[in-house]
Amino acid sequence: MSKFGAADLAAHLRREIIKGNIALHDRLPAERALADSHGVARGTVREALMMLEREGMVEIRRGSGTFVCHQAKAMSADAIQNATPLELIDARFALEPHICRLCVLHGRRTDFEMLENLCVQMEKAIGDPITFAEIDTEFHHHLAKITGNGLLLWVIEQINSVRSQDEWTRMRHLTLDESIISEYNAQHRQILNALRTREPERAALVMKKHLETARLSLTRYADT
Amino acid sequence: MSKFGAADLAAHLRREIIKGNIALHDRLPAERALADSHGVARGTVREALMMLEREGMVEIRRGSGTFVCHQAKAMSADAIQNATPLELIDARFALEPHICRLCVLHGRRTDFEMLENLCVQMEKAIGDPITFAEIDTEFHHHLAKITGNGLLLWVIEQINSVRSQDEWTRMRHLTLDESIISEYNAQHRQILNALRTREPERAALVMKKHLETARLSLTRYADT
DNA sequence: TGATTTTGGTATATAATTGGAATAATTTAG
DNA sequence: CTAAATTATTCCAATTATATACCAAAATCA
Repeated sequence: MSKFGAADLAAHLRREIIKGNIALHDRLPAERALADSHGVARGTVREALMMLEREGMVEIRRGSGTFVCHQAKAMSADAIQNATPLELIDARFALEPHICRLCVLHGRRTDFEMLENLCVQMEKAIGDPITFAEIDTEFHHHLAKITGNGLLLWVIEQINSVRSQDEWTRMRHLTLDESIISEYNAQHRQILNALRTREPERAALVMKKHLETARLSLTRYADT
Repeated sequence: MSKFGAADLAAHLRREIIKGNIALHDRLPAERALADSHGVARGTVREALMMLEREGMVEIRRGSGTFVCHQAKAMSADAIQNATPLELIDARFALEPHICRLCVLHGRRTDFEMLENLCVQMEKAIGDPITFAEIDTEFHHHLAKITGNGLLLWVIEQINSVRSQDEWTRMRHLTLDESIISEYNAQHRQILNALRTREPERAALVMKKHLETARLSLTRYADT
């Protein structure tokens, strides 16, 4: 290992603890072991550990060892379930435009035919906001599927499972009059066309506009 | 198994229980059996079990055995644990540029000072790829924190917890020579500057370049 | 039922491990 | 060069681990 001072070793251990590699109640290696494994003298290790103790990260017990007393905050399932509609739409703003770019790279003809099919169904569902919203969700979900990226698909599915999602879609039903549905349908078409003509940046741009439209109709409703 | 203390054995059992390998209402092996299988004295096993009992993880019944009283919550599917390094970097491409935009909106002076501090540490860590990679992870994590969007932060943390992340960072250590670290450091500076001057699109663009650099050094390594 | 086995509960003396502290030599930074 | 930090060494005190033996509650089985 490279050169370490006490402060650097303390920083290293602090990160390991915060990251969760060394969890609550875990015992750190003995001072002599740490000294050896980090190629450093025991006195340096002691100084680093005493720094961490002053910060409340660890508890040093004579004759026993050094123990972690820091709860690495594990964002619980509740934390994500309580996401606000605004957090949701920001997450979509991050993910979906890039998903469109990846769709251009990985999309096959059958994928686009599937999207085409969904577009047709949505166009038939003017005047039926509930059905429209269902197919709309499926459309966006399918985009994630097309990327072939299991991680992205998982993230999208997690976001779709958030509780306030229900509230959001309920609000959307109220905002979904025929003119807005028509606008959405037009945008879906534009997205699909951009995918078919293999224009990643245009697809991403149209998706951004699409999300912006959704955000506007949401905030407009929230203000009334 | 290697050398165990009571706290270490407790940590081991605690993880097995939380992970679900030992389910609710299961009976643990007898103290003498645990002692034998872990190459440890029975007194040590008893102390470990009593720790877990104080935490409410198990219930010790004299004459019967030790039983799990902890409901392991079914966590994320292994869909994310099997993500490939390429999927990981695509997910980052989706998330991090937009996170930069949001940082411009929500970042406060103290946030930028924290990032500044991390930049300084990274610049000091040239020649020490392991430390550099640690701080780099913290830098990107802090960006997500600045957005104030708990959902996005949760997504980033999930991505950072992916198994192959380890493999990826291990590969990165091999690709991180001083010139590449210098390039990363310069890009981090550019990102921070764009945040401070409140230029969302420039910040997003620099982040894209940063990720592109990372992807190149990764694929270049994978090809050799 | 009643005897046997298995299980946790307790005690104890000994050995091993761990952090605490002091010191002097050495290296590093200013 | 000086001053601070790091190293290397040594001994001490607190704690833990081990090994063993025996006790008590529960489960098992003839």
